[in-house]
Amino acid sequence: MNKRRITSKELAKLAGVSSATISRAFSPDSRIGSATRDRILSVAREHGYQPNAIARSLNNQRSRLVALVVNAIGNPCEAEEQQLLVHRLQARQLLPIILCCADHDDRLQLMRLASTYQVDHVVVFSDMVSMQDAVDIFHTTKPIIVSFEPLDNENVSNIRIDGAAAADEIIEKIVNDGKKRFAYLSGTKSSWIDKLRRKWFADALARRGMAIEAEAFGDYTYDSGFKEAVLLLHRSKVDAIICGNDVMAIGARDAARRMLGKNTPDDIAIVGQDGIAMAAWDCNDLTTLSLDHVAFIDAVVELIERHDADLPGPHSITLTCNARWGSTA
Amino acid sequence: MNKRRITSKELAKLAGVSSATISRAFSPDSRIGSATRDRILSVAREHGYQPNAIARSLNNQRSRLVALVVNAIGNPCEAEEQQLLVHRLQARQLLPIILCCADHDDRLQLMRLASTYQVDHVVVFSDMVSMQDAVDIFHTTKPIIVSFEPLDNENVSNIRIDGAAAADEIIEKIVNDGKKRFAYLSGTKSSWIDKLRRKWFADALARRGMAIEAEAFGDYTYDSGFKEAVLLLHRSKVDAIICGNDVMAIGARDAARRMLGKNTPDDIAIVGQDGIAMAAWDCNDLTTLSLDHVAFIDAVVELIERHDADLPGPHSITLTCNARWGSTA
DNA sequence: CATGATTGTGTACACGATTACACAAACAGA
DNA sequence: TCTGTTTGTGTAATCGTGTACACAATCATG
Repeated sequence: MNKRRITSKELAKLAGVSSATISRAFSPDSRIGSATRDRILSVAREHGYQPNAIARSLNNQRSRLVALVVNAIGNPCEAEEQQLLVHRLQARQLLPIILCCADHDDRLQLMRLASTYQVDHVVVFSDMVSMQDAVDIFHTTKPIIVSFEPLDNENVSNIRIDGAAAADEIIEKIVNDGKKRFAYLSGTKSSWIDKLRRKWFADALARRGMAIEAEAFGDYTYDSGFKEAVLLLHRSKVDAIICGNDVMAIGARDAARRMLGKNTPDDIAIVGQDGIAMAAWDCNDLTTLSLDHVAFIDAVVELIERHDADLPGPHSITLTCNARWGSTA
Repeated sequence: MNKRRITSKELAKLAGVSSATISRAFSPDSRIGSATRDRILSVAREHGYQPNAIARSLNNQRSRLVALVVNAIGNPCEAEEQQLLVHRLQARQLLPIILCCADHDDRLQLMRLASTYQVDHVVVFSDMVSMQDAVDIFHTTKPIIVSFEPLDNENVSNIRIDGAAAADEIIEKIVNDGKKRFAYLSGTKSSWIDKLRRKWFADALARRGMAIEAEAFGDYTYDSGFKEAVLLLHRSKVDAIICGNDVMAIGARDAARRMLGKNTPDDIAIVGQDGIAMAAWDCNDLTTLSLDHVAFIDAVVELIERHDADLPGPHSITLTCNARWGSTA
């Protein structure tokens, strides 16, 4: 039952050819008689033979593995994009290796581990890993690194996100509704992308002679959104909270309603960011700064394909966000 | 910049030893002088050398890769467990390859692709893939297959889930609350695990001389829960809906409230399954048949470790579910 | 000091594929 | 028929490790 996998040499003997010919039968553009190929493929099917990808990778210098560096799998804000990307990679016969970043030491060690597998590409979705670390770890091999944080390095490609206009629209509406005092609830203290997002809203407020009056830091989870919103609303009289992502926004909405009896959008305006599916659920109906997930993953895949085929081209793609209106602001 | 990765032979020259000694310096239990090892490790660090895992796998017949077969990444019911498992694998220097099952053709081809990478273990969380298919594809290599669906095969290990007692508790309470007519909203039409879950509740009802009166089939998503609940409530007068998972239960709750003006738990009782974190959020507060995620993943990891170390032992672990009470039933 | 065990290192091969090169057979064109 | 090209296949080297085996040096023991 636990039979060993058959090798190309063994199959060669069975088919009465050399192992080189076996290899040729499996590579589409190689010189081989069509009768021979058919015979080999049929014998291969019969014995369940498939070329060993590990051996091929060693020879090819090409593993067809992609490292996917993410914060968490469970967090819905990333999950939809992860899901989409995994599908697209698989359709291209690329296998994703998931690297989940928990705490700081892990992260680097994990990336080093993955780098020993000679991954062809690296996609960094996590904002908890510095691009410089990633480049240092992967620079000896050829992977491209796709991420938000720009870095001037020939191996790094970027997806740039522009949410300034959408943030302006959202602020416009909230201000028109009579809200005056804004708080910003960040997802992390130190991440590059979080600072960028905050700036969009801060600029939109500045344009109207206003500013972010209160600030708090969570960790992108519902619980942190809930807890920080409670503290925030107790220590300052804000009537609008912009949150670092949708999940925290839902937590903040629940906290306002449950702990302070404040309802959206009359007593308080709450805005999320990401535009996850859950934000549109009837029970949430969140106003959020949304990024088109399909367009985003299209861009990532395009950068990867460009690199895979050694095509030159710009190393940066810019996407713009949209406001998605719900009943919370 | 795009420097090639250094090989053991090159490092050997730099350190003035043979490449075999390099290899020994990196395997903890091999005969090597400690002075030599220290010198090699220091030179290695200096030049950024790390053994090539692909070459090692080829030689070892051991890839340290684990195929993780899942339905979807975005679906929260699996995501928490996926997250936990990935962490635990990484702590053991095992790298997970994610296989996402979209439609059926993909699935088999995807598993075949992964099998060419000589994965050491296979974990099947997806209920959309038949265990027999998995065994057929991976039987030539040595992976163990961990999953719910039992299959009498020496290569398959199982996690058995027992929710009968908890389902009984939940039904007990709902019946005591005066509810009389139960519907079951399945997650899929054909999955093994879904049938099992349905049976727990059907048996609990039968013990009280009752039965499932209406039935519908969704696909584990919020939208399907919402839509099917609307149809269900229009075509039959049920006052309790047991759902295949928590996400559908939230959808069903929203549908009842929004489309029919029925509130939980007075007008209708709604029960989920899985016990995901989101179910406990203040805005959801779902009553659900919950499985301890940590215990579940502990069990999966134990089966994998047992197999990794070639230890004998039972190929099956049974876990029992608990009722988690919320305000929806 | 003689002998046997232990330690440390190098040599050579295996892992399973791909591919440059060589070469025979078939075929084309004069 | 002779020459030159094309086609199909085998031989052998390669990718970067790990390890069985051999062997010299060191150590323990009487």
